[in-house]
Formats: sequence, C-alpha cells, structure tokens
Amino acid sequence: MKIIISNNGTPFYEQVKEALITAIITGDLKEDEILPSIRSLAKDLRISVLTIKKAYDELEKEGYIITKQGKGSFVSLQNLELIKELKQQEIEKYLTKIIEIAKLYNISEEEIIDLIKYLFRSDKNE
Amino acid sequence: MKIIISNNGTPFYEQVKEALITAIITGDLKEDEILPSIRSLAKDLRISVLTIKKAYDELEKEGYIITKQGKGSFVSLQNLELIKELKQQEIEKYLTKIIEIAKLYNISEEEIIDLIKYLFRSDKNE
DNA sequence: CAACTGTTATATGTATTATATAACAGTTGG
DNA sequence: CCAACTGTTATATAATACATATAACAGTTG
Repeated sequence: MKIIISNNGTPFYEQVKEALITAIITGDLKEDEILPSIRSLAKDLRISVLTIKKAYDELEKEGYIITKQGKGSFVSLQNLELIKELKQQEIEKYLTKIIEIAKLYNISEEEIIDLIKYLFRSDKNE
Repeated sequence: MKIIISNNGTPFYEQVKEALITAIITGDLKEDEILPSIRSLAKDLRISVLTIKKAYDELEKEGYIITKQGKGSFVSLQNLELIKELKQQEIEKYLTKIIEIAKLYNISEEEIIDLIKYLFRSDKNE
C-alpha cells in the first residue's frame, strides 16, 4: 500500500481519500482488512494526523470504511452498489459539463465519442 | 443580457464569467460590443464591484474581452481558435477523470457512449 | 498498565472569496 | 473645462477551506 501525495492543488485529504478508494476497489485492500492507523499514515506521508482523520471521516461517510475508536478503520463494502450508483452520477455530472462546453463551441458528438474511444484504448496500454 | 447568480457554492465571479462567456460565444454579445460597466453590473446583480472586476480581469486574461480604463470592456474574439483549443483540453481533462472512474468501477465504454448520446439528445430538446 | 488505537479542543497560519469605502485616473459630451 | 461616466488601486474586514502543532481524552488489547 504505497500512497504518494503532492502539492498539486488537490487537497491532501482528497488525495489520501482517492488513493484509498482505489486500493479498496481494486482489491488491494480487501473487505474487513484494517487500514493504516491515522497516526502511522500521517507519519509516513509527513502530514498532519488531522488531515488523515478528515480523509478517513469522509471515507466512512461515503461507505468505504468503518472506524472504531481504539481499534482502527476497516474496509467495508456493504454499500458497493450504492457507491457504484454515486460514481455513475459523478460521471453524468462531468458529462453534462462536457456537453455544455461541446454545444457552445460546436464540438460534435462524434468528436467526443472518438476522444473517449481513444482515451479508453490508451488507458488499456498502460 | 440577463445574468442570474445564486449562492450555490460556485464563486460569484465564476458565475459572472461563465454567463458572459456563454453570451459571447452564442453571439448574444458580438465582437467589439461593449459590456456592462463593472459598476452597473455590480448594482444589477447586487454584488461588489470588485467581484465583477475580478470576473472581467479573468475574461481579459483568457482572451474574451479587452478592457480600457475610462472606456469600458469590449468583446474581443481574436483568439477564438486558441480558446477552442483550451476548451477541448478542458473536455479531455473531464474525460480522463470519467475514464478513471469507469475503469475502476467496471463501467464499460459502451455505457459511457450511450450516456453521451442520450445527454446530447436530451440537450437538443430543451 | 503500557502501548497501541481513534477523538476532541485550542490555537495558528495561509489562501480564496466577498464585502465596503475611498481615493485615484482616463474618457467624453455638453 | 468639468461633470459624469468609465476602470484602478489601497485599506480594512470577514467567512470559509485547508493544513498544521500540541495536548488531553477515551477505547482496546497483550
């Protein structure tokens, strides 16, 4: 479980969240598995414990983990279907923005679709 | 030229920017046409002059308008091709995010494309 | 009980957004 | 010329988000 964070404008707690979500969904962190303690992760990443806690708090609100005082935080994917739906809504939100821009600047549906196909393919070859 | 802004989390100056960009690109505000003065627009929208100025400053940086002290701000679309390219990059940025999510949650290329086609169509019927 | 877990309170610091007020500066019509 | 418009700049204030340090509090376990 290697997490790398950087000063790129995205808040640290967001970067930690995204890294952990990826680890959870890819199975790198499995159901019921324990996450690094907030103190140890803070030490590893050289950022504040409170920043890690913020990330963990949000992960719990969003259904990815469950945290128990004194014990730690554990992967919990009971709501995987709900999570998937939320992610689909997120995709729809982005697509709506894209289409707004595309319509305004006369970029065609075909161009967008071609771009998607291209990006999907180049992603596969990584 | 009716602009509506609201307290929805998007900064006021961003909302003003977006509304003006839309007006410019759709031709609602034409090349060389004068924009509302920052003071009058601030009064209309009941927000600070400085907030409007910030919006106008960014519009100038991004090539949509030119501002001259004492005279006002004018539509300037010399860089329309450059602007279009920037917008295509913006679309690509969103698509990259979408594909990251899609791959992680096993959402297929077809589902995304279908969604795009659907959103494009429903947009046309507005 | 020591050594881990997470929790909470307090305080500090920076950046962004937004505001009000006021003074300064350029343009233009009467 | 000057009044009445334009935009510009400085100063000060305030809310919010992000991130930090320190310290005390609380639950778990070998």
